[in-house]
Amino acid sequence: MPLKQEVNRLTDGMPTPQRATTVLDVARLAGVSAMTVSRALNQPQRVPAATRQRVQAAVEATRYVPNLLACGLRSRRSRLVAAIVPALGSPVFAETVQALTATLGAAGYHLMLGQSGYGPVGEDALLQAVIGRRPDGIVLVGVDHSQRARQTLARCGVPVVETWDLTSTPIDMLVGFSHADVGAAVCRFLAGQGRRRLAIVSGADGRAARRAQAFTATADLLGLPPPARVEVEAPTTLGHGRQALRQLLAQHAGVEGIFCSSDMLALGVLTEAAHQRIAVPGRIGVVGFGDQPLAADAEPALTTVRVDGARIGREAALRAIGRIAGSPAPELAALDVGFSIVPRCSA
Amino acid sequence: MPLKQEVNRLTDGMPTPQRATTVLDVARLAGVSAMTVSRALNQPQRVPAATRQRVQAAVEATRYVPNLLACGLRSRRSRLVAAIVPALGSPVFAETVQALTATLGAAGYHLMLGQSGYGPVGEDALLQAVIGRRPDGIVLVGVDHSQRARQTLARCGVPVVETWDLTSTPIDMLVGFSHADVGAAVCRFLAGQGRRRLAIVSGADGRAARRAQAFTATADLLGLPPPARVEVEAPTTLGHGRQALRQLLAQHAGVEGIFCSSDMLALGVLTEAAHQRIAVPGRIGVVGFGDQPLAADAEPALTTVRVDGARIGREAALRAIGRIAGSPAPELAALDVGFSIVPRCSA
DNA sequence: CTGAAAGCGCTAACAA
DNA sequence: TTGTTAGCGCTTTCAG
Repeated sequence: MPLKQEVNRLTDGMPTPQRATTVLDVARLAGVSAMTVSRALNQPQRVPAATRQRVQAAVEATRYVPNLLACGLRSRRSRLVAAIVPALGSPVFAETVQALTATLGAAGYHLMLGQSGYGPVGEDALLQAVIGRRPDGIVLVGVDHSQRARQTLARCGVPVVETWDLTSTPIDMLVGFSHADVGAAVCRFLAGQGRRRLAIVSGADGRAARRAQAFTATADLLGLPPPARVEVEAPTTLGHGRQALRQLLAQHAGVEGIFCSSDMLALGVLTEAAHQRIAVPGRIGVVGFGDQPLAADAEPALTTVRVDGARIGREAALRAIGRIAGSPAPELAALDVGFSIVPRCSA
Repeated sequence: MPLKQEVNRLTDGMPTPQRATTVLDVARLAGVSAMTVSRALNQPQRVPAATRQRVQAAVEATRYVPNLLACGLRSRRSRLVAAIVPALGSPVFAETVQALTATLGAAGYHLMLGQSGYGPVGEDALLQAVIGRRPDGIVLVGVDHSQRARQTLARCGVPVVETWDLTSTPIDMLVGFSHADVGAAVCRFLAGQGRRRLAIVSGADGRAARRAQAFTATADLLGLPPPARVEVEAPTTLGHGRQALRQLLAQHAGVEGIFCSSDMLALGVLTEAAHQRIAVPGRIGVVGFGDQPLAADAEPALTTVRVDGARIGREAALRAIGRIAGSPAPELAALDVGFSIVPRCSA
């Protein structure tokens, strides 16, 4: 019977071992207990260097990869933060996702990404799936969620950070900026250039709609005629921008200033304008949103709204981590990162 | 003592229950055992409708969300497939990620996304993290991995699908196309239009480099002068494209055809050409890569290389799922999805 | 068709 | 500093 202990020959370097290596295999090889292996890996400072090195060597030799499912189940900390984004491909959120990954990674957390699609339809199902994985924190883009989603989130006891928007009724924490202020500011910006006949081209997105609404309201306030409005599908493309300008010229020939809900849309407007030999910014001023890399290098260089997406990601991650670590810090729960209009050539 | 069982009042609807609801809570409420709840949720057909409905009602009432960490640990199936992509923001892979999500979702799997950054530097660490979560399958973009990564993957006993490229030595399964063939085809395409002085503008990416190499080799084969080559950083931007054309014109004024490693780069070349009043396709032909939405609507419309990214994602997902389900099907392990040159106006 | 027992791999809590 | 025991929440297995 005692010889049976010698059956384990997984460390020979053969492919596809029958059973994945566990702490016990490592412990055996290092001549310590499973608990010591666990400690050597998770709290290295609580283990003397000599022991730690023996464990490390055994980890290397066995190619041990801890089972984070088991870690998470037992410790009730999955070291996972989920982020739910409307569209993974959208360049608008790229910086935020990048910063989330980096900031969380530095703190030993992994990012779990989900795509909700615009609108709360897909979000509920996704949320269910996400919560099932027991993330330690959840970062959401946007503040428009179904009542059910809000309840689920509030009740599941996980820190939640809503981002890329502001609201007076956050679920928990908040890092964003006012889309209404953006709309108003861009309207004033265009009006300040003497442009009176304005228009909005925006994708099907609640935040873009909020910018558009404030834009329109501000135009009214300034005594300008009601801005024309063209809606396009999400995701917004260069083609949508071209088509939108065509439509605008057909129906509102005198348009003098256009606020687009994305830089790509704005690039489309610029492209169509060039094609039709319409002077930008001479006859029409164009403003984008997002300050993507393409904005600065467009022809003419695109005036646009800059939002510090990286900061949003960083601050959201820090808030999630902080709350996980136990700091309540309610006075820091909400943050307005603001925005700026980057004046270039197109308006 | 028996009264202690009545202490559980978590179902009152109060916020933030102290303890998350488990199968036992649901079982109690439905008047069945935990096992029956599990079966009602995972194998509904094996439970009579009446019981199933009682369980469903209890799930609703308690807002039960199964702990997938525990499910995965016990059943050894995490219902998770990991995908590792060089850049999450890159529109090139957007279709693939979309198709992966959809195909996996339809089969009851979730997609776990990771970003490796170009090059195998970040990939190894990421792989470790990913494997720790015990995915049921792993989808990789690219076939260039460190020796260590290849071993880890081969040994961990998880189905692996490499994508977006071909190789004679795949780790396991393969869905992609030949980048060398792309380079050769584009070279022949430009040469077929009588263009002899060619150039390549490409980002720092192994696959782009392979296309460039074959492009150059084919030019040699066709008796053309050696193509000029401009390298730019990843991710490729419109600005990089503009700058590349400037550089090209300064050093190789007679250039007649340019192959760009992305559509965005190509759009930059078109923009700079328009700015300098250089006729496209008259004096210079421009070919992109990726057939992004912007290609068709650029001015002039961009000739580019189309790859069916959605198909890659779908086929990769199906292969991963199939292997998980137990079908070895080695004859279907590799798939070449090919590519096509979409001739538009720019070349 | 249903339930009881056992245990997935790990770490919290306690003890030595 | 190290080890032992127990159990996280679920499902496999086997017995009714």
